[in-house]
Amino acid sequence: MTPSDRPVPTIHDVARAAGVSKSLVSLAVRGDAGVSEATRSRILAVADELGYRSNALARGLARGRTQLVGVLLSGLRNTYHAEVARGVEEAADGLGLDTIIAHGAYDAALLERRLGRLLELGVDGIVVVSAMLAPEVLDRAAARTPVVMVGRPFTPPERACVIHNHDERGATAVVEHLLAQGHSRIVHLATSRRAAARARRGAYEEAMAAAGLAAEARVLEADEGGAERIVGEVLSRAAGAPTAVFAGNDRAAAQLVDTAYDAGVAVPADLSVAGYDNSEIGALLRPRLTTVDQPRERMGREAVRLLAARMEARRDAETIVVEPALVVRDSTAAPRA
Amino acid sequence: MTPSDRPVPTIHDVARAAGVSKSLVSLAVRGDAGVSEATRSRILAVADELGYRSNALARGLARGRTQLVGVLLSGLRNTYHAEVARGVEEAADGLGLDTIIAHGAYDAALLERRLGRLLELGVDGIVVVSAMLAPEVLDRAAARTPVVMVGRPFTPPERACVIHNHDERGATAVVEHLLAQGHSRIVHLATSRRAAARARRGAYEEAMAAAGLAAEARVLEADEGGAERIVGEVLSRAAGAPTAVFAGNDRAAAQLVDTAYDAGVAVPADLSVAGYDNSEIGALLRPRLTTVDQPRERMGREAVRLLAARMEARRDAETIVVEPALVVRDSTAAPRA
DNA sequence: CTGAAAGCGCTTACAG
DNA sequence: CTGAAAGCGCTTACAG
Repeated sequence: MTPSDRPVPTIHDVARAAGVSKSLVSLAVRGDAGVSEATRSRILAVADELGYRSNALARGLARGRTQLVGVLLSGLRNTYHAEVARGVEEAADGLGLDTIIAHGAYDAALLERRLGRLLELGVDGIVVVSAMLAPEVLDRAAARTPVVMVGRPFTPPERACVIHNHDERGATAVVEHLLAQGHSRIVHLATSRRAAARARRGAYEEAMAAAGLAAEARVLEADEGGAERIVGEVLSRAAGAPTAVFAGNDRAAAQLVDTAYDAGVAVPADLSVAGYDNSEIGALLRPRLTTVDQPRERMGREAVRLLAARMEARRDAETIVVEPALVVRDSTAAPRA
Repeated sequence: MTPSDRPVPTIHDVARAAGVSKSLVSLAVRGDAGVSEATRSRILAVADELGYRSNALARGLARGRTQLVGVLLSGLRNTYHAEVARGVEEAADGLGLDTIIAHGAYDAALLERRLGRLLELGVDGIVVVSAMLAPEVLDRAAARTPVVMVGRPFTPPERACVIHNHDERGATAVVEHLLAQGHSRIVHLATSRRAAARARRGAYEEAMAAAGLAAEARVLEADEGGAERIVGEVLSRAAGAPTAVFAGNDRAAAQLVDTAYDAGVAVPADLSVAGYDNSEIGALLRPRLTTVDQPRERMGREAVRLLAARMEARRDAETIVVEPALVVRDSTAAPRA
């Protein structure tokens, strides 16, 4: 027993009230062509009056399709995920698909459970905005419904599609920007062991080597006190102290800026700092953060495009790599003479 | 035709493979008591081997309940909403309920449409974390399934429950904190016409009046250049220039801090700034923002408690008001002598 | 243009 | 402890 006033009206109630058959109501509410204009509007009027709403469960069960796409996010805290989700929703909307969102609160096991729930709900496709799920897990899901992952996997799944930005090019752009400003002692603040982080780090090392600065290519781990060490070196005014830092993401960059602030190290006067991801905090930070923008909404839209193609026909998994863009702001400047 | 390898197995396939009836499979997978241990484990083994997963659509349709609670957020950008959602999810999990999330991208019309979708999906209850929906809209939804709104409504709905923090007490705490620090020229930076903003503003005016500072109670609108005016006055060093600002939320406070930074006004030395909401940016900002914390996860959990009570039995709508807590950080200090 | 019938995958009394 | 049957609310050929 639901605690509602009156039982929820069904297609049956509408049919009886309108004096027609159930099938006709079904056709009318879905706007099928084979219903005369007069009958349709009469039926719709009755449906409206009764407060009839199509039951998505029954509809989905009968049709074998739900018109639902699931969006699975690592977690809800990151606005990066939110913007990809927006892209998905807009594109889905354009195709008459509805979107439901789930997330794993940054816990892989929970994430996998949520994925299972989306499958049980019979979504017509899933966009996984996360790099936390193993390729096997994605592939297993992809055996039941089209799946596209937005993010950079270590080993690409075989059946799920993948969309990610070109981390190497983004990282290279940052390093070249710093080099052009006259920096040579540029440190990389590494953020994780994930594939995207690794790609950025690798590109940093290559770009440094290409500039003949191989000996200077230094990598510190953000989670091992990297920020404190950098600030300490700057304060010590030692010969080899860094003048610039390329952090693997904006969060690490922000932490570094904070550490510098608390220690009295001026950014960018004493130390230039660049991040990656163009997240919201980068624009709120003072100085505003130089960073790399990933076309998030576009990635979401592309994901739906791939999904739609696979919903119609069986196709091979695809990988799409989109171009990032350097965003130069106030946290990077020429080093002191 | 879905593009999957093999058709998704149903209860029927499991029954045939295990040599039992469909009903027995149904009972076994749900862990019903009336199935012998031997049969159950045999059935489960077969189900597992076939990769059987219960179809949530069929289950929901047959049972009349989906075990699903919907969480409807104004939008995804705000981590405030995300944390309330976490509270909802944890509490729901404890009751064996699954959670699906939807949002309106800060657009009231879209939000209402999403609400309709959740209803169509047959969710067993809805937590609306938004103040963007009219009470009639909430009540209409509440006629079909339990609804609780987390946020402060202008006029309370009649059938939907409400949970919000005590804005008056939070705002009063901020003003009293500033007064205690020695400020008397405290300006309020108003953020919107919403009920919560109004309550905070009203409490500010009362607290100022109570301190005999009625003549000083000044309110500027954030969206009408309020921040610029305040900073301008501070710069002018005019007699009545404010020494402290209570902003209606952290976002407005952050903008004010930025405006001050860009104009060379030091916070808190030249101007103390306090916000409301204890959002993530408040802790990232330098100086760290003095603000008011709402117990977000708790609000989410309370919402589920109310929902659960209403799922079991028809009950009157309730309003729960939770206590906020002042968080003193670095953006407020005694005014210059 | 309209109606009767079967079926989507599950659950739930009801017999045995 | 187990099976046959009806039903949840819709859609979809199939006849007329």
